[in-house]
Amino acid sequence: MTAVETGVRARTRRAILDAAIERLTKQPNASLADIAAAANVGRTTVHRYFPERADLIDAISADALEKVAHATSRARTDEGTATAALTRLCQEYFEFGDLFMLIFTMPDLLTREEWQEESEDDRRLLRLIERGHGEGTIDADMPAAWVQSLLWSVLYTAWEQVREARMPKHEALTLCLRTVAKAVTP
Amino acid sequence: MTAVETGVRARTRRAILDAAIERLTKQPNASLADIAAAANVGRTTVHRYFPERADLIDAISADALEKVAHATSRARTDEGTATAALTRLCQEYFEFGDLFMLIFTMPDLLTREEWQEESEDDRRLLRLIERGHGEGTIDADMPAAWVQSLLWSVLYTAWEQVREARMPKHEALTLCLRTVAKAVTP
DNA sequence: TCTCAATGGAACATACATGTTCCAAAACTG
DNA sequence: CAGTTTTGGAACATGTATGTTCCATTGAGA
Repeated sequence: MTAVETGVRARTRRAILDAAIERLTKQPNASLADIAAAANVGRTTVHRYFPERADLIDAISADALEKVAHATSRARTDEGTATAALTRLCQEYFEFGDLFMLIFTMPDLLTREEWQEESEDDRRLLRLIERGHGEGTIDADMPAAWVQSLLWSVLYTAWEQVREARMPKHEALTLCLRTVAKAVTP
Repeated sequence: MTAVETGVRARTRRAILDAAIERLTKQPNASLADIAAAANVGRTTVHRYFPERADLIDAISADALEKVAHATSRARTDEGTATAALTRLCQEYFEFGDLFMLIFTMPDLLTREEWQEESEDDRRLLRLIERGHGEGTIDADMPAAWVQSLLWSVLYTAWEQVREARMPKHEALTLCLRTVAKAVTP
């Protein structure tokens, strides 16, 4: 009875989680059997780690939130000019890729409480944008909430281009940064 | 035996279709029973018009494609400057609202053949953007496919703001137009 | 008003995802 | 190597969406 699983169990857990993310990204309605197969694991084992489907979704959700939090930290949103910080944030978030598409395409994930309510990361981003409003580096006619929403949309666009149009990642990132920068510049 | 249904049948068909759009927008996994209830119609009747679920989805898809086609026509994409035409297109597409969110959030719709392949509307938009590249009114560093994708993303953002953040439609449209314009301007 | 198309509801069959239990085989650990 | 943990698979129960059939009722139109 350990607080955090180690060794084999931790690895299996991780494998199921990754397979679920990968599989659900391509097929939002994938069954647990599909996911088990993708993880090279028996369906029974999946149930052993995640008693019901909701538990698995919970885990994915938590995993995603955690990654977002780390990325936000790394972006050092309070340093430098607002636009520079915004660029850093874009770059960090861009690294997510698959996980990202999943968050947006999975039914009943964005509508969950933990995604609906304003997170610390949201607040940091909003603060950053408002800082830009003050500095005069971000178009004051664009409400913070709009810029926030836009940022995620453009990121989504970038990843879509990578996935569907086979655009090289670096090109997608460049376009993403350029687009956001132009849109928010006063 | 008429080629096109008229009177009662046409109205019932339309009612089911509209209810399906409305219901599925809020709950992508809504059952046929839900939809029937929303349309004030028996579940049997739904099956009479759309033998199986896939047929209903087909109809929604066709309906959406038709609306997009009409809107694209109204925007007169070949007249005026490219940016002006792009603005008109934005305005026309913006009118869709619900249908719109549905297209993006419904599993197995965007992955369908008729949505994957390049439509006449897509070609018109791409032509418009390239025309802008030539005119020098649209940033040549932004590939047409990117601008196209971006347009839809920003529209989505706008509608999301209306739905989730209760932003007035006119404000959302204004921000949408402004954002697209700034992003594509050289 | 009369007729026939259109509808609603009940009953039924079916398919499929989910969740549970049990046991033998495999893999890890000391 | 022995003992424990972890796993895979089969079998089963359950719930729910789907699709079908049948029949009585409603309602529109001639």
